[in-house]
Amino acid sequence: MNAASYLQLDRVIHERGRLAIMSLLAATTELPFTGIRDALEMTDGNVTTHLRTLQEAGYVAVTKSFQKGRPHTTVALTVTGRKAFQHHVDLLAQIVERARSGPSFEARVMSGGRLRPQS
Amino acid sequence: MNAASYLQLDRVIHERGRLAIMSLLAATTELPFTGIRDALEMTDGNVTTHLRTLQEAGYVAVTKSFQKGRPHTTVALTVTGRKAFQHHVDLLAQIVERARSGPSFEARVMSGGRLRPQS
DNA sequence: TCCGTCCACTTTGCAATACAAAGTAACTTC
DNA sequence: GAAGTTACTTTGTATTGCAAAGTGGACGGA
Repeated sequence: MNAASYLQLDRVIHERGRLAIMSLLAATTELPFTGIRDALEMTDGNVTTHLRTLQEAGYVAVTKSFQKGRPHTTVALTVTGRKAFQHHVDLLAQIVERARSGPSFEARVMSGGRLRPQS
Repeated sequence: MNAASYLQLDRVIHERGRLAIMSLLAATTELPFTGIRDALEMTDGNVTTHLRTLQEAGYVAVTKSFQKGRPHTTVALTVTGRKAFQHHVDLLAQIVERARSGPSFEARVMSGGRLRPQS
């Protein structure tokens, strides 16, 4: 429960756009490329690059096919992705809680001297 | 309660490092530069630049002085900053909630067609 | 009193990346 | 068969997160 637990925040997930995508995917099972783009009002290019980043991290599975001669891409969370997102959400929940509890123990701990662990 | 409400996420606050700083400040009243650096295990330069960004956004007030011949910098949230952070936290709370509720209405709404508002 | 070191920052340089405009490719409509 | 639409991907740019190096004042030893 260190204040520096923020370091655990996964940058791949934390970025605005990707947080939104992960959030959306977590609430469903699978979404088409266009569904993501339209729901989040993102540009096509933006969706593509974020999906690539998420895919490279192993957080989403991207399935490409042709339907009626058109490319059709669907995206789903992987098990890893769902776990990572869950963990991220837990960290955010901690931040939310601490922020809502207002000035607390940290005020007493922090105002004093150095706390740097064991550099 | 749109899925695209993620667009409201303030980039100045959302960035990992600054979210941590804001979070820390929200829990106290005022902190020294070194307190932030040590609590979050950040490099000096990192703290400086994030503080500048937050200051330029009007979210924190930075006070510089000399104490015992050493520079001494303290940081506190402004009223604007506290409000903005609160709003941000509320948005995060929404994401957390939705993520925890699992597959829900969005699954039904989204899997179908286009929803792009009125482009 | 000069030298080196420490502390508390700030400046600078680089590598990463978010974003949209432009490009591609297959189909459909006029 | 030309023009438009859909579903993406590639490319260029401008931003920015980050740490290494720099600054300046205080202090301790020789």
